[in-house]
Amino acid sequence: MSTKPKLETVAKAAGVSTATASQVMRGAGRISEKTRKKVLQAASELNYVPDGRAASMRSGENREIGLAIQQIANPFNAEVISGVSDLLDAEGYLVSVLDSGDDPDRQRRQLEAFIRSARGGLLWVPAEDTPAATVDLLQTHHLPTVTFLREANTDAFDHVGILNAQATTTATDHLAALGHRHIAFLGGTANVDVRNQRISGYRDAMIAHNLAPPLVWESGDDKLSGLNVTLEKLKAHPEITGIVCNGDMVAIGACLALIRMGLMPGKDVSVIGFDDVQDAAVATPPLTTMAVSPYQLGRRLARVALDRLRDPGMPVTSSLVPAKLVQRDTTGPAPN
Amino acid sequence: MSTKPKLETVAKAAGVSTATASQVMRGAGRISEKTRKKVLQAASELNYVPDGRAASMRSGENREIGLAIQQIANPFNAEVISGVSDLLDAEGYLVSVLDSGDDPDRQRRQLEAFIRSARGGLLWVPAEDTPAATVDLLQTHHLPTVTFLREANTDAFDHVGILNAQATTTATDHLAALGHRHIAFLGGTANVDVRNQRISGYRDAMIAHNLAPPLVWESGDDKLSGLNVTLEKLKAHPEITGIVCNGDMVAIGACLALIRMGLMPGKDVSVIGFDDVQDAAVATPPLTTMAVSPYQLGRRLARVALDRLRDPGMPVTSSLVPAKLVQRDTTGPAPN
DNA sequence: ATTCATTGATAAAACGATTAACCAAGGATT
DNA sequence: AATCCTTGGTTAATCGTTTTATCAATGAAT
Repeated sequence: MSTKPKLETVAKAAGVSTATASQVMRGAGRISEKTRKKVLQAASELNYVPDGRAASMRSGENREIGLAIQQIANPFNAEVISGVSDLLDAEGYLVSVLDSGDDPDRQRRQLEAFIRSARGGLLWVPAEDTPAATVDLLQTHHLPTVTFLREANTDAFDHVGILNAQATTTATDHLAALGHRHIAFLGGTANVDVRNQRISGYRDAMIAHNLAPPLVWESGDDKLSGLNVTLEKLKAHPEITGIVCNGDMVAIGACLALIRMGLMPGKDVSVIGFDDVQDAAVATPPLTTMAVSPYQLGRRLARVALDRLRDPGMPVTSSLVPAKLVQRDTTGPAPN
Repeated sequence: MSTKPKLETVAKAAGVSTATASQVMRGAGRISEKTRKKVLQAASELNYVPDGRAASMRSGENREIGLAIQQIANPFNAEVISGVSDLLDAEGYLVSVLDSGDDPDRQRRQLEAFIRSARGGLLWVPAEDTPAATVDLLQTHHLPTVTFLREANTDAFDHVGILNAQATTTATDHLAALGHRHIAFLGGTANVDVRNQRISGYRDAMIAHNLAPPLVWESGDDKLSGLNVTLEKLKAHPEITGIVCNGDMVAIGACLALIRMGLMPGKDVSVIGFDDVQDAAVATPPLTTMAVSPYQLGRRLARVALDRLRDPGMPVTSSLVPAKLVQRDTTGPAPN
C-alpha cells in the first residue's frame, strides 16, 4: 500500500501491458477509449507520477531547465527570475535556480551536478573569471545554453543582454543637457565586462561633450557600499554634481549618502540609476534610471531558450535590448 | 569525438570492465592502485561526467535537493536561500530553488515535476491554501520533506519555524514600555498561519497591558503596499502612535508614509519591523525590528534536512527559533 | 601437495520508463 | 474466398549506471 507506484503497478491494475499504459499516459499511440479510461483511472487512484529519470534516459528529453545566476538576493535578478519562470512554467517546463555567488569554483561544482542530471537546458550568467574549462564542459556535454548579461568566450551559445554602452551614453547625455559638467561613474568591481561596457559609454559621452575628465568610483553593487563609497569620494571631489550609476541599488545608496551629507538628490547633486528595479520608483526621492525591465528581459531570455530547445539546428542568436531613460526626481538642472 | 562519453567509453579506454570503472569513480570496492590510475586518467581525458539519472535510478540516492518558496524577490527569502545553499553546497548537495508565486496550482505542477525527477529532498514553504492532496502527493512518494515557516497539515514532516506570537508580544511590550497606548498591527493578507500567530501575540500583549482595542491593518508584504495602507489608515486613526509590522518591508513602507505625511518615525510615530533583513539597518531612519536572522534560519533549515537525509528513521522534529528585539531609530517614547 | 584466504577484477541482473517492431482479429475490397 | 487495411494491443530491447555474486590467480598455512 505504501510502496511507490510504478508504471507496472498501474498497468497491472488496469489489466494491460506497460507499453499500453505508457502510451496512455503520454497520449501517444493508438488506444481505444475504453482502455484509456481504465488506465487513467488506475493511475489517478494510485497517485501515480512517472519517474522522470527513467523517462528522460530512454527518450532523451527533459523538460527541466536551470537558471544559474550569481546572486538571487539582488532585486534585479529576482525580477529576471520571475520573468523566466512565468513564461517557462506556462510552457510546462520546470525552472530551478542555482546561485553561484559569483564564485567560479562553486559554479563549476553546480554545473557538473547539473550536467550529471542531464537536464534540458541552461540559462547562464557566467561567474566573473569563469575559466575556459567550464565553458568546454558545457560544450562537450551538448547542453543547450543561453548566456545572459555576460557573454561566455565562445560563439556556440545564444545570448541575451543589454546595450550597456548606449545606455550610459544616454544617461550621461541627459546630465550634460541639464548643464552638469563634473560627472562621475559609480559602482561595480573591476573588470567585469558589463561594467566596462557601461564605463566606456559614459567615457565616450564625457569626451563628446567635452566635459571634465572621466572619474570612475569602484564599489560593490549593493545599497550599503554605494552609500559608503559616495560619502568618501564626494568629500575628495566636491565639484561633482552628477553621478551615473552601475545599478539602481548603488544609486539608491548614493542618494542616502547625499541626504546624510545634507545635500538634496536631484537638486544639489543629480543621480541616475540603471535597471529600474521595483524599488527605484518607491525610493525617496524616486530614482531617475535607465530602465531595462528585468521582468521583460527574463521573458525574452526564456523565449530564446524555448526557440533553441524546439529547433536545435537554429543558427546562434544574440539579442541586445536597449535601455530607456525614465526621468524621476533624482536628476535636475545643475546648481547655478 | 564529439559524442557524450559514458562509463563504457571510459572503461574501454582504460581496458577494464564497466564494473571496475564504476568502482573507481566512486572510490568503492577493492581496486589496485595501478588500474585506479588508468581509469581516472581516461575519465579526465574524456571529460567524463557520470549520468546522474542512471546512477540515482539504480542506487536510489540523489544529492539534489529543492527549496520551494513563494517569492524569491522577497529579501527575507533571498537571505534564507543563501543560508541554505551555503551549507548544503559545502556538503556536496545541489540546491535548486523553485518559486511557486504562492499559487497552489503552480505549486502543484512544480512539485509533480519535482517528484518526477525523484530528487533527494524538499525544503518547503507551503503556498497559501495548499490542498491536502498536495501534501498526500509528497507523502505517497516518500519524499523527505522539511516544512519551513508555514506548517503543512500533517505530522510526517520535520519543521523549522519562528516563534511568531512570542516575537510580536515582545514588540508590543517594547512599545507599551515606551508609553504608547494606541498601537496598530500592519501587514499581511488574511488568514495566513504565520500572520495569525503574530496577530495573536500582538493581541495578547495589548490586552495584558490593558491598552486600546487591537487594530489590524491588512496589506501586502512589500514596501509599496505598506506605504499606501499606512497613508490611508493613519488618516482614519490619527490617535495611533505605534505600529507593529508583519515584516521589515511593510515597516519600511510605513516609515516612508510617515515621512510623506510630515511625521518623524521614532518620534511622532514608532514603527517596529519583523525579520531584520539587510535593508533594515540601512533604511533611513534605521529600523527597529524583531530579528530572526534569515541567513542563520536558512542554515538551520539545511541542517535539519541533512539530519533527516542521513537518518531517515529519526523521529520527526520541530524547531522554533525565537526572535530578538533589535533597537534602532524608528521606536522611541510616545509623544507627550 | 592440498586446502584456505585474500586480492582484484568481471558478468549479469537490476532500476523504471519508452519505443520500434510485430501480431491477431475484424472489416472492407476485390 | 483470398487479399489487404486498420485498429488495438503486446513483446522485448534499450537508456547508463550500480551492485551482487562469482571467479581466477596468488600466496600462506597445514
